[in-house]
Amino acid sequence: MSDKPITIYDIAQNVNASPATVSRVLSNSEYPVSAKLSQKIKAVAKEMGYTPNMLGRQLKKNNTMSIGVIIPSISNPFYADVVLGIEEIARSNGYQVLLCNSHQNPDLEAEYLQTLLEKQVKGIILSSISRKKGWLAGYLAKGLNIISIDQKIDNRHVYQIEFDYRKGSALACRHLIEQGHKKIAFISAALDRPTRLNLYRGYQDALREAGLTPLKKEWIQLSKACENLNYDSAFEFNNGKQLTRNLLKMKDLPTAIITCNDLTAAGVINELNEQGLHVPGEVSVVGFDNIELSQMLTPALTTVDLPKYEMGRLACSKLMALLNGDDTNQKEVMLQPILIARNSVARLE
Amino acid sequence: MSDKPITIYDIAQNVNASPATVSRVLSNSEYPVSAKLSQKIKAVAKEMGYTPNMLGRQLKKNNTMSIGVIIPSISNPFYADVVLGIEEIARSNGYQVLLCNSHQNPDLEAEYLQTLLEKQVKGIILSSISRKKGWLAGYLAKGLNIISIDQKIDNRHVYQIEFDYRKGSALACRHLIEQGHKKIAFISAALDRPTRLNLYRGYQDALREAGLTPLKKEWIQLSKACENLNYDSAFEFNNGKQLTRNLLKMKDLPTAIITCNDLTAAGVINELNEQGLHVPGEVSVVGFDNIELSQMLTPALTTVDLPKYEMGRLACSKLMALLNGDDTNQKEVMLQPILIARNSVARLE
DNA sequence: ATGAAAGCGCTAACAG
DNA sequence: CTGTTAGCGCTTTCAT
Repeated sequence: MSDKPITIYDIAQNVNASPATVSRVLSNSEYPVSAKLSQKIKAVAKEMGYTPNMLGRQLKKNNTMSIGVIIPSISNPFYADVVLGIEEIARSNGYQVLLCNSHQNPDLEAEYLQTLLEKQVKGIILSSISRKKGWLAGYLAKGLNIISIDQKIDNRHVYQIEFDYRKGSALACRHLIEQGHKKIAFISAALDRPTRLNLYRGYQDALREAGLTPLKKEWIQLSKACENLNYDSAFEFNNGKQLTRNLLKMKDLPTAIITCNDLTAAGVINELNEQGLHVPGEVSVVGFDNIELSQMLTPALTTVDLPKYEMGRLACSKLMALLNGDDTNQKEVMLQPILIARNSVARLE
Repeated sequence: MSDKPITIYDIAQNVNASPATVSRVLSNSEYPVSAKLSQKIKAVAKEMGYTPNMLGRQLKKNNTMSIGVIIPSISNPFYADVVLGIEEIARSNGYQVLLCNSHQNPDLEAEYLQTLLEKQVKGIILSSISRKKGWLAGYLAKGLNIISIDQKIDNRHVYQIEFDYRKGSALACRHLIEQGHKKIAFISAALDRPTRLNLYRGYQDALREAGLTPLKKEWIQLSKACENLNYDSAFEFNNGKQLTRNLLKMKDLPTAIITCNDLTAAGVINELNEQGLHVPGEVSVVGFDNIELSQMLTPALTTVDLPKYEMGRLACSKLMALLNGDDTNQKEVMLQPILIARNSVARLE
């Protein structure tokens, strides 16, 4: 703030060397520089409190060593996990991560993408909530390196890391069936995304397998599509509560409930308790995602684990591979869920 | 990737104008440019798929319009809230936020600070976990704009936004006393930070006020100082469980427990339940922080709310003020906690 | 209203 | 081993 920032020219002058030499020393170049000079330059740089200006370097080298990540919400522990995985890999490759929250807003998402590109990131990892088709086409044509996670993007040039939601919810539903349940409700946010639709499909798959279909229509409770822009955990939670309230108006109640995520399951359990219904004694509940919350609930939540951290690691590894030019041609990887049986499901006789 | 990126020179050539004019149009400069030319330049820019290179602009203008934020962990919902507040203010002022997780690691913290400065951020918002005194002195001397949040930094030149932890835990403890409790335990992570120490002091304050001090030593359960570097919510949760287990070995049990945060309280309640103790029937529990989890627990957690979002907003507003030169001389602001009474505390007769 | 040219801080040929 | 120099993409005097 006070005075002009120090540059390599200042240092060069101070040690009677050329800026080139100073640059070579301070940027850890391979280029040979005599030991004494090197020492001296380093010493003086430290003494003068030199801080390199990366803008200069990056502009010159045309390489920012950074990648962008756009996710709907960092408040969602699900994404927090994914981001941790991304950062680990990025860091170990010397890359920096620029993180953006789209807040479930497609316009913000697009704006952030643009901003990141202007900042010259080398690639993007994106969990897109945009429903607009083909909005990425222009960028892709220009050679943008992009990895899509969780939410599928319908463009066959995009690398995708997905979870097998369909298999996951089938797993959950089958577990319930094995425990003797036949009346299984489905509580979820609106099926306005492929991931959620697949959740529904998996549920139906398991039901069909067991000859339990069709089920009462009222046992499928979905919230309205309008996604809250001030999205937070409480939103999902309250959703679970509200839909449970609706469900409990039926005369014929289910013995078990499948939910679209753990946060919703938490709401379901909470409402059930408030209405005097014991979990799992009277109603069993299974969650989805296996976020840390699920172990903290009472009863501990039976849920489906998604390898979130692994997704982050994979996405970033893939991106690193792309940037290094070792492009394998596998465009899609599908991560498998596993069932985590805890205490929110009762065995029915 | 494919071809060379497009610059204003390419556009200039294409429309038969000078780069200067193109720059003026595309950077929304005040400078007058004829309407037709302006139109044409914009059209061609879009057509050619031009993406401005901010490195060039920022280097020239010596202004990145970005600030850095360093927090211990984005997985902690507490900080997620703070960050949301920061981002809101930053965005509305046209600033970008560069977010870094120090993972409770002082070395990483220092490294990120350096990286951010090399990226030419205009200021830093920091929740420091470093115990080293004076490590910021050098930066401050060079005029670094820095706001410290939550954790206090012992340098009177640093702007600080804090919570009144001491008053907060006194609030919690007094609430318990008002409900008739006299045997009140304290379960917390190690008191190795001023914030946690203040928590303890507030607890003692309230006890003393009520003539309840000194209390049995065994009712104060603290975990070891070694902070897990793979810090996550489960760590706090398990801490709560472990310390509760220790506490329950006593013959004379407390009727209420105060905790250092909601995550720990969740662990306490969970362990209590597992040991067959009803909350709040047999033991009352109060949390701290009021993260969203606290409403989701059964029973809903009585806790102390900290205005986290507000802290983020304030910190960023302060930084913006500094950057604009409207430096008020108020260096410290202390945010006040409030008690949120829910269902985890019973009235004792 | 438009353009020529210098230069932000740094690196990388190229020359010595 | 060291230095000179051009220029990354952009903005901004200063001319015209």
